[in-house]
Amino acid sequence: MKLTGLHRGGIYHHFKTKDEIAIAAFDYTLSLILEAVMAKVSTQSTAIERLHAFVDSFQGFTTQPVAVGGCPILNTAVESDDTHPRLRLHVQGAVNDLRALISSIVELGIRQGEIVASTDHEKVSTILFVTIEGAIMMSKLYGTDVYLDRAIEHLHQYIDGLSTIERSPQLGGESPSNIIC
Amino acid sequence: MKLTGLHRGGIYHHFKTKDEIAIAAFDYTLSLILEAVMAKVSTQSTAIERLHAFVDSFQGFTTQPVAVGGCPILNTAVESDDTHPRLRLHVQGAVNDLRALISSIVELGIRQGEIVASTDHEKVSTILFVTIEGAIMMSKLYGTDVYLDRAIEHLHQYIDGLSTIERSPQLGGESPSNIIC
Amino acid sequence: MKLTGLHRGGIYHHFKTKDEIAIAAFDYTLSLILEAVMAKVSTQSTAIERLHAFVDSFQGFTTQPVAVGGCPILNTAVESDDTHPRLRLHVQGAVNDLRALISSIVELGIRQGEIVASTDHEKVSTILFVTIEGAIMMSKLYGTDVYLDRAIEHLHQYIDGLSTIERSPQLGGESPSNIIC
Amino acid sequence: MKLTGLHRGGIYHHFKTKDEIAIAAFDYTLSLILEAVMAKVSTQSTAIERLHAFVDSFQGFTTQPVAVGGCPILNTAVESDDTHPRLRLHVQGAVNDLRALISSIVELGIRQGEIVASTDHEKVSTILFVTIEGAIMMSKLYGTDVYLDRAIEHLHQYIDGLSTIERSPQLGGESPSNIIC
DNA sequence: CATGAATGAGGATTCATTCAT
DNA sequence: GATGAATGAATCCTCATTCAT
Repeated sequence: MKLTGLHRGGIYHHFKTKDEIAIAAFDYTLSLILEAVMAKVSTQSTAIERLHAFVDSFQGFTTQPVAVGGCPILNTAVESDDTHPRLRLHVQGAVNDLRALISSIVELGIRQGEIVASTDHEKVSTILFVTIEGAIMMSKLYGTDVYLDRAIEHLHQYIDGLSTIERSPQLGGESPSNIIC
Repeated sequence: MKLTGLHRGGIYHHFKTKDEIAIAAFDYTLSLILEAVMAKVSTQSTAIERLHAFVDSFQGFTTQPVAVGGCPILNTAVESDDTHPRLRLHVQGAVNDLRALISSIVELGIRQGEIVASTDHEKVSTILFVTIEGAIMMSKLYGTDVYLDRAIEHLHQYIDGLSTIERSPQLGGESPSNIIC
Repeated sequence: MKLTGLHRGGIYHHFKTKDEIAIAAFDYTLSLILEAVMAKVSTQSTAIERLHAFVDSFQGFTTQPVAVGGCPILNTAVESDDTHPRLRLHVQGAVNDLRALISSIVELGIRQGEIVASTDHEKVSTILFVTIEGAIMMSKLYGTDVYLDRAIEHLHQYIDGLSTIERSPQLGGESPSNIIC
Repeated sequence: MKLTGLHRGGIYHHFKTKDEIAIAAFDYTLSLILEAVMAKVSTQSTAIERLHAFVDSFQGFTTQPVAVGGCPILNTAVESDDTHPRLRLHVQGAVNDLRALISSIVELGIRQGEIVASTDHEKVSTILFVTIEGAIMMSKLYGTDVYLDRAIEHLHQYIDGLSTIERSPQLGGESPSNIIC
């Protein structure tokens, strides 16, 4: 009501039920995030760089969020119990989309010889996604980006580990050897 | 009401407000999980084995849960907005406890020469925790343990990477070299 | 709900809390009484006559009440404990208004030489007000106007006693001498 | 519960319903006040002095109450609606008792030639009672004894006006002539 | 007699939704 | 299409009372 300027009744001209509003709100908020992610990713050309960009697009998510209220996927996945099956389907669709994006980058990387051929794109997309989501949860819980930052840093190292080219550590102090943990 | 057999009023004999009930429910459910985690961890003696056990204690979490309804930390962290500060404090306390457990194992490992000395226990505990939580969210969303299993597998490799002793890769396809990311 | 024909929820569309309803009900009921009092008082021109009219406006208050439920000032003063400070303020305001009305009449009477100059308007307004209120309480308790009538009669004599002009007794048997206070 | 030290259930061993408790509480609180009034009145021997003592026994009622919570008669008369007929009867009985006390003093005074023979004891008892009650209400509303003090002062003059012995006015401004009714 | 847990009706309020204007 | 009043079920909580211990 605040955002639209409409009153109770007016909103019900555009949505049948509150669930429809929830779904539309989810879709809209998600689109903002996807847009931000795509924008960041598309600035890069190589697969590895794109994966780094993907992960980086969540930097500052807690303190300077693209969308207010945190990650809609996380929130809605947790809150939408079995009484909201349609909403749940939308969340699953959103996760599918995000993971498909990662997978396509990984597959591109493999095709281009950037990423080691045996890499399982399903696994990579799972690891990237769940680590970021868990970290968003934790950072929001404490009201600080430090946990998200740590997770992002970790994922950068993980991504570098996927590369066929050995990389020297960049973000100093992290790993003492070329053995990245 | 279903579980206790009590009626509305009877429950309010034991708890002042619904928030108190929520807090007690959180504490109780958490205790079940902590218990299961501690039981699993204490079967092992070395730090590395304990970290593996910690991670393994979440296996099957989605389909054969220790506590119904999923991870109370995840659920409550997401659902307890700023209108439930006490509940939020309990969640933060729970996360602190879990991470302290991991940190203490890492520090033990470092002292015993099992874990490379430069390892940052703060980071390790963050990575283990957020990866598991994110994976629980995802597995619950799809109603399958596969994502949690993948995350656990990834964490096993991550933990092995912390070890001073080189390990030969077991769960093939994961990492192309002996350099575990 | 009976009077408005509205249901529970409908009433809460117009008032935030039950306290707001109580305040509005108080203000409304009071306005009915003030109106009746003012109407009666304004039919008279001299101060003494106006004071008589003021007192008379409460005649029949118990059996043919201007407002159902008795005197809102009395009821609310007694019932509004310290948990309803706003309501209490409204009651105090109402008493202030009623007493200010009496005081202004007394002061007018003094200025016009109708009322003896040494009269303390504060005291007169207190006596008129508390005697009527106490009598309303008593009459309501017994379900009869006789006590209120007695009090009103007493106040008429009291008012006559304020006058600079000596009055011959009208309402026989009341006072032993011809000098009525 | 606080005062008895008993718990919910224990109290119900002594009283059948909450209404019984209310009645017992009313009777008890009233007895405290009656006791105080009787004690004060019985210090005096003449009827006029006893009436003065009666009125004086309410001095400081608001700020140093004999019984916490104000006058039980006033409170209960206002609060006990038609759904508490027994309680109402007790209140009526209490008023009867208090007025009978006043009436008996007035009748004694008439018999002894202290009080003018034509005095209506019914009226005197009504005026004394309602003025004090109204004043208690008002003083409690504002949290100050000044209104009760004013009313008591007024009643002293009223009582003096009942006397066969002429008294010189003391607290000036009250009555225009020296004959107070 | 006392306890305190339990009951279930009721009370205040909110919330999703409808509908006349 | 928009409004905002109205609905009535639901939610959180209290209260008078009961009862097994």
